[in-house]
Amino acid sequence: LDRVVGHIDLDYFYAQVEEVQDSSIKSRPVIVCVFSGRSEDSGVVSTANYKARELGVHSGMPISIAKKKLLGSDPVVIPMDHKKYEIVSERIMQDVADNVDIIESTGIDEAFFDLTSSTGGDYSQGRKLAESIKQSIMRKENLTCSIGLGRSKVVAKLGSDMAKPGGLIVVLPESTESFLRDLPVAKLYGVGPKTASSLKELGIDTIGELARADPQNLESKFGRKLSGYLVASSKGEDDDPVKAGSEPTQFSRVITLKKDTRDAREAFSQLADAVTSLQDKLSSTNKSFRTITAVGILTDLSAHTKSKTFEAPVNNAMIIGENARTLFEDLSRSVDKDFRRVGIRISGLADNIDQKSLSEFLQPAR
DNA sequence: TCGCCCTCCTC
DNA sequence: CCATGTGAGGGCGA
Repeated sequence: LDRVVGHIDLDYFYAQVEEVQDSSIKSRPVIVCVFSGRSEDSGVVSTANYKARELGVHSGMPISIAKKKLLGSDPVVIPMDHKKYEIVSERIMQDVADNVDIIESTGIDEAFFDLTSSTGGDYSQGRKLAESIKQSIMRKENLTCSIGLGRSKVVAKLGSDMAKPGGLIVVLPESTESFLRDLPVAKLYGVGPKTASSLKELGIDTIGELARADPQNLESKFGRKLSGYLVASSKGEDDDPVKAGSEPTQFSRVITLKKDTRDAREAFSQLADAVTSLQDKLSSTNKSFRTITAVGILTDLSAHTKSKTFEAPVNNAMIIGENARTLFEDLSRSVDKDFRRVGIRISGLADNIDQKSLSEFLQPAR
């Protein structure tokens, strides 16, 4: 039985949410921006609507450059409001979840889903379900999305990518090979610029060429995990299942400093809100952590870290602050350039064994 | 296993 | 001074 795996992607999500909440801006270029605060327009474009994209603006572009490109075209510049998009996203994902067998959220604007058992492996039924999901989101939220359907996650993801914006692409299992064959390897999920350029050195440009490559050769170059993934996914055969409800493994906060500095105390003092925010996150999710890491991004944008692991999970609010301070002092001594950005990461997350759950464990509710 | 680094993902 | 913020995962030396 072939799996029926879907991938849904909400189109230019943040900017589209803004368009829905103020339809008067729809005809204009819209960019949703992350302002870093170090100068008037420092920061990057997070999302651009298609009007802005036509004028050469894309995600990750510095705001000042985007503004130059949009000069004279009456642009709408909106600071990012993550909470707002989260609320819309949660409503939509709940709606999708109600219409599929399993859903695996992979970001605020995208998710994998599985329709194998509800369709019995019938792709024409899968197509109908995907269409009704799209219609439901349009009806309830006035938002467009793109969906890909295929026999594996890799195929579904490629499908939703090619369907953008607003489309649906169904790749039948028997069409998988011809669908993948001529696509560039860089289109594969997990293949970024570095891996693509390594593959190019081996003379591998397309997914079809990757499928014909010598697995031994790939393993020596990319390691066991990545090569295994590359071989399987090049044939559209990755067997990674759609997994519901996965737990987070780390939380982090990164800020851009007002001014570059190598002074640990100065860096740490600007991190006060980040520390508080991490503590809030820990308590609201009822988690503990074992490892805390200080992260520094230097003026040359290189990243450096120092970390400390505790023997047992901790969640004491003060522990984050005290250890972060020490780690930053350590980090600042080990680097040879100023910090541009600094951050704190906590990982090795575990659920709190609090009094309530402990008593439930000792004396299960009847 | 830890500490650190690298690569990648999305907007 | 153009270059954000969050999270996942793997490799590798010690």
